Amino acid sequence: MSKRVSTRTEAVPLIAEVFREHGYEGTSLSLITSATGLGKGSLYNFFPGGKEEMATAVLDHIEAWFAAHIFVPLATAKAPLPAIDAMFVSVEEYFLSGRRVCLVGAFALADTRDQFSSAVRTYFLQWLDSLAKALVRAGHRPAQAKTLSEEIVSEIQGAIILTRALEDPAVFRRALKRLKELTLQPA
Amino acid sequence: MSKRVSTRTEAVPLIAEVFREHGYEGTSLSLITSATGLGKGSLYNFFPGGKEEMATAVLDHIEAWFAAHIFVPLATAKAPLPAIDAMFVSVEEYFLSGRRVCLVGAFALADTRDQFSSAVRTYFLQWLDSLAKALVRAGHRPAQAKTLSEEIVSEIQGAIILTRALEDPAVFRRALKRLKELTLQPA
DNA sequence: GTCTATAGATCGATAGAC
DNA sequence: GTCTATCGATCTATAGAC
Repeated sequence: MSKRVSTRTEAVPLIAEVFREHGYEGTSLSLITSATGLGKGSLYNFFPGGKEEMATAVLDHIEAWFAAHIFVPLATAKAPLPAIDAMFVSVEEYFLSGRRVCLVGAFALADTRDQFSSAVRTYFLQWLDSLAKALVRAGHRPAQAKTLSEEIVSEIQGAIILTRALEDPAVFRRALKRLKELTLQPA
Repeated sequence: MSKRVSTRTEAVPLIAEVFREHGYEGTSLSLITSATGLGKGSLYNFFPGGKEEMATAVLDHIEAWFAAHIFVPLATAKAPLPAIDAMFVSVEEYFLSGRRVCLVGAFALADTRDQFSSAVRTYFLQWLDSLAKALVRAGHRPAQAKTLSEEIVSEIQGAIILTRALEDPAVFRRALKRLKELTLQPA
């Protein structure tokens, strides 16, 4: 288990995986120690705020990753369709075809939503907004782009749930294929 | 908080709400005591297996409700379209327009999935299967009905996440409206 | 059958040695 | 800066009074 990291930066992705697997309440410092090789001394040195600060750092890290790889390209790329395609590729890889939980979505379901509501809200608003912008540039009407982006983000989240429930990544891949086709049909 | 119930049957729906709000790991017996008015003596009298048996009882109760109100009507009603419409009405009411968590979906995301994988899997398989059957009777081709049922169940789950993340039940209602329209267009 | 008291374990967090 | 030891709180579960 111990990957024996020695910096805060290296620790964050490993801690993220623990939160993804066990949820916020189910994650204990001993699990984090097992995953990182860091004792409590080091953990509280890196994260003086304890478990809550670890979760905040993880959410920040996730949002930064999505911003760099998905949100910004969607919102700014000159060619919208390749950016949308790249989003689907990134999503499939990032979520391991639906086997890997979206931590932000999981936090939205749990009561931790109240604690981290701002980060959860921002993540999804950025995704919806950047995707809608790309869809508009791809020829969709603004109202339709808004609806379509909601449909896409929703179904990605739901497909993760269904994929894990049935333990069948094909569910996730079929969902992405359907959604991708929807983006190609401006009305 | 205390609703002062006095039987196992009355307690199960109240316990279900605690699990929905706090998740499996986040639910403590003291929270359940607060919600039901039952002390630990009564709780262990009704559920000798403790917290795990409470969760199992809740999952059984949920599955029975969905079977009676949604799965069986979908699979057996002579007129499929009214049954599908009734499903959307039931879903909107049951999940309080997306404000109320689907406990089975939440369990599919958490590591409790392993513990309750059979119940989680059965719930979603029944939903997918009964809905696909209704769609076939409504004129969809079998393969299309399977895909469409996956899309509908997935997006209902995802819409709950997005609704809670944005704290906007309109997201859920828009999703249901979109999905309902999809069922009316046999190709 | 339901209560209180409590066991035994684990939680998050802190203190102090080094 | 990282360790071990430990605190106080809380957890699930049990025991025994009534």
